[in-house]
Amino acid sequence: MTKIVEIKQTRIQREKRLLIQKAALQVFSEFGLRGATLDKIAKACGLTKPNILYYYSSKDEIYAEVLQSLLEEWIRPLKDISENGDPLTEILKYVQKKLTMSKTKKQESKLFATEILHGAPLTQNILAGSLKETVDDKVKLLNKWISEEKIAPVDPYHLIFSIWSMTQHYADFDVQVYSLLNTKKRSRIFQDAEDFLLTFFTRCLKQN
Amino acid sequence: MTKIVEIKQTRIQREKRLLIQKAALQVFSEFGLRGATLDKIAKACGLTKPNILYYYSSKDEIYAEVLQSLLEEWIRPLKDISENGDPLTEILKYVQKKLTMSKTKKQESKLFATEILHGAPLTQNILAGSLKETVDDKVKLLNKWISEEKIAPVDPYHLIFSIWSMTQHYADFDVQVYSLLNTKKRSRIFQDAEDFLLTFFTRCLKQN
DNA sequence: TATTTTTTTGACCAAATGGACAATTATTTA
DNA sequence: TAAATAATTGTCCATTTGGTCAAAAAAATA
Repeated sequence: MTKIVEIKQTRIQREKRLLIQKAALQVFSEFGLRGATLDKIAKACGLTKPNILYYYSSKDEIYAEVLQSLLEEWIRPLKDISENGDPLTEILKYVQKKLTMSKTKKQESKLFATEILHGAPLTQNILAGSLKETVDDKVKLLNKWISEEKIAPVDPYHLIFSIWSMTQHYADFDVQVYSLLNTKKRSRIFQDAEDFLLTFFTRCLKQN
Repeated sequence: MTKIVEIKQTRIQREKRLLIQKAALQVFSEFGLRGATLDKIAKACGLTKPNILYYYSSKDEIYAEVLQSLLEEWIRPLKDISENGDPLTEILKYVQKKLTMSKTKKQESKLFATEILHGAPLTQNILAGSLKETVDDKVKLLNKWISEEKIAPVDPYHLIFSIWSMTQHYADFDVQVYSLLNTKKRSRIFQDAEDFLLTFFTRCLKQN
């Protein structure tokens, strides 16, 4: 018989765990799983190393939890693409959301990127599971829109990849992007990027 | 007075250094600079750790050399975009080249990505130096083509970013891409990607 | 072939790091 | 407020890891 146990966290537990997660996100996204050390995380949140290990049993556990909570958030906007809205508008809205996330969730984006880049050791099953489900679902929708001639024909999988790659590029490769732009363009980079992306996808997908 | 010294490498030095570089590329691209260990590199090339350190004075030196030799190769195709060819054709050729590199130089792409992602500690000056020069040069060319109405108007910087991100995605995020495609689509992924990208950029850039 | 130079390796070291633990301190709760 | 529970920390340990070094082995050269 399985007993459902109500795990009650104290106020301090809730606070400190959050504190650690925040610091861990910072450190992991900058240095990767192996480059990050407990000492760095400890310093970043002002706790001692043993104190961190009082809340989490290992470094890997912290990593897993940070990644986990990020993944759900990462997939969500894709689900919001609605069958009911205007097709092109729905897609452009998704592009905008992803670009905004690159701006406001840069650390999360980098952490996710590093994880995938290095073989997604902890994420494989999620990729092949709930993410794949959602993607397959939206691919169907895109194919429907194409067959109804509401958007121009295009491989829907690769369309999704292109949205991901182009938007996430502004977070993951920010160092490169910033290095290549002069000061003036640097200050309006996300505005320019949005203009570019919306124009781009509109030209590509609009039925004429 | 500066004396120019002819540094002559022995046959063994040339062979072993190459061997080490190859193994290092493998290991660094999979684990990143910090995740890679000399032991892993040693194992990957069948040498002992002290033997590796006979050829390179430190792990960082190996990393720097691998990265260095990769960077030049990485920038080259961009330079090949020619003022003389047909604008759209030149751009599409560049897209194709970059996509091919994602297929044949996956490790290099991942290593580069990891480096930039983590702040490009060793690459900053190259990004802001020779890469920026080349990019600025091509931006001028793209602007010229736009003003001559040979391609549709678009922000040239972001156009370049979009080519980089979309093509490199197939190398850097291959794990994710493969997870999301079924077996059939997986086997023709680069063909599909090429079709998609060429269609995409054509629709976006063609003057009507 | 004898000698010199290059290459290889086993043994070792110091620093960094993940983590254990007992003792102490702070906070809840009865 | 006393007892119990939760939180914190100093100290310690084992492993990993980058790197050293002297001696042995191999290769090149005279």
